[in-house]
Amino acid sequence: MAGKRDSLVSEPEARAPAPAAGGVTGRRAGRKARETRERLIEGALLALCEDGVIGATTRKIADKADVRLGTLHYHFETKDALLLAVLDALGARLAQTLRRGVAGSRDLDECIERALLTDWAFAEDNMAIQIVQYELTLYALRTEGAPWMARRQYRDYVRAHVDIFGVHAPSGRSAAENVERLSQLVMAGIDGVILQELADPDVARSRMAVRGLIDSMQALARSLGLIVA
Amino acid sequence: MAGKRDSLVSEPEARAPAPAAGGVTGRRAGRKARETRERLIEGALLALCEDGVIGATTRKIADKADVRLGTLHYHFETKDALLLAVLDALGARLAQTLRRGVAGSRDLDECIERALLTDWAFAEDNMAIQIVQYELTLYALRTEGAPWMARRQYRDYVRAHVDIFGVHAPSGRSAAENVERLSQLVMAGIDGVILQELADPDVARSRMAVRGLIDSMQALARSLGLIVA
DNA sequence: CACATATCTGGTCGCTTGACCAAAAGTTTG
DNA sequence: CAAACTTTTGGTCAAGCGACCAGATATGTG
Repeated sequence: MAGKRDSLVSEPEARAPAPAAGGVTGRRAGRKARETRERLIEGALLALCEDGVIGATTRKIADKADVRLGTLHYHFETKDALLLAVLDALGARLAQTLRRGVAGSRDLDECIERALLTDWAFAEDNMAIQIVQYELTLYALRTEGAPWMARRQYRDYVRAHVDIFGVHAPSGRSAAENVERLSQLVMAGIDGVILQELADPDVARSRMAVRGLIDSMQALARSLGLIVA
Repeated sequence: MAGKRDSLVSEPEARAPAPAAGGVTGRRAGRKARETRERLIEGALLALCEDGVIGATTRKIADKADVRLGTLHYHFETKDALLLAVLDALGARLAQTLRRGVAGSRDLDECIERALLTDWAFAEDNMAIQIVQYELTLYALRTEGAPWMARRQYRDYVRAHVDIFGVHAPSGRSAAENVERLSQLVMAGIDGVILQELADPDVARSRMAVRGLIDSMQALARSLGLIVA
């Protein structure tokens, strides 16, 4: 099962704390190298926000990171690897924000509300990054050996929702499945609203949409038997 | 208000049937020219499906359209203009499919169901095109003078839903507004599900999601007072 | 049929791109 | 401090890109 998986990037935090290859060309990674690597990722994100996947050339990225072009290729064997590393970083950032936003919810109703509001607030505050996120996801789907990253990205994010919803849901197999369905629809809804806001910006409308989404999802949770009160 | 709007492409079917510039360089368009133009758009779509926005070079497109490279630039002053023309064609195709799919619905319940099923069926049958659609939308957002195309694309599609839902909804101002909100959420939901299917393909799961979406949207229509029965 | 115009061709141009490398500079270790 | 390494530098390269154009060809009109 764990057969040949020669992708462009390695998974972010492998279980082993050993100096498992972090993505660097193959040499051992030192302190400074790690810093430069992070700076390159940050620079890439900057360039991506400004010019999109198409316009973000290696030179622009190196420039934003204040690094010579050659250095970029020392840390990332290929441009693909760098861009996909950015996607990874974005995913981690997002999931973390979500977990913080829902901390302390009392019941599933509140949890659903907070999750959607958090998702949306993050998006509204980082619209430029949202575009990049979608661009990179599509980019991963197009890149040989990378589609699994898009998949993992999505699954991680669904799992984040499942985890936080699960706390307030009844136990049992069918309940767990319903939490999964709920999470999927929550994510689909929020993604759709973000897409709308990108294509036709109107914050007031989008906020209303999120409100409607919250109501719908709470109603769904009820009809799925996840909320009994 | 209708001030300077110097975009890359002209709107598809202007009101006047006059030989208003159709996008061709500036010369008058004849029968054969129109054919070649269409063939180029089709070729571009083909190339886009295969290689994405990034990989679809003018040469590949010309090749798919069985046309010399120079011809491409005779019909489209710039590559941007051609790609945006493809986006336009896709939008038209989609809206048309939707209208057909819901024809003959008896009430809003059925109409919502049919609309979502039609939306989804089209997407499921044309996943490659769906990616292209998203790629091009993001591309338009990035292209100077083109973001209005993404906006129009979205608005046209919302309007298509509003039109078909409106037939079965009560009249009155507030009902109309609620139909608009319903349409927005329907679109957001379907877009989100499609995005999920792209990132992590699982047709069975997506179909279930669409099912859940239908239920939720029907419930929403009810709570908005759009369905009285 | 001849003329004017619309359409197409094939070749070329200048430029950007991602990748590469030999050598310099910096850092760690014994 | 010196040897062994990691990291960075700056310059180079071939490939591929979008755009362009002068001239050949098809098309329709009087």
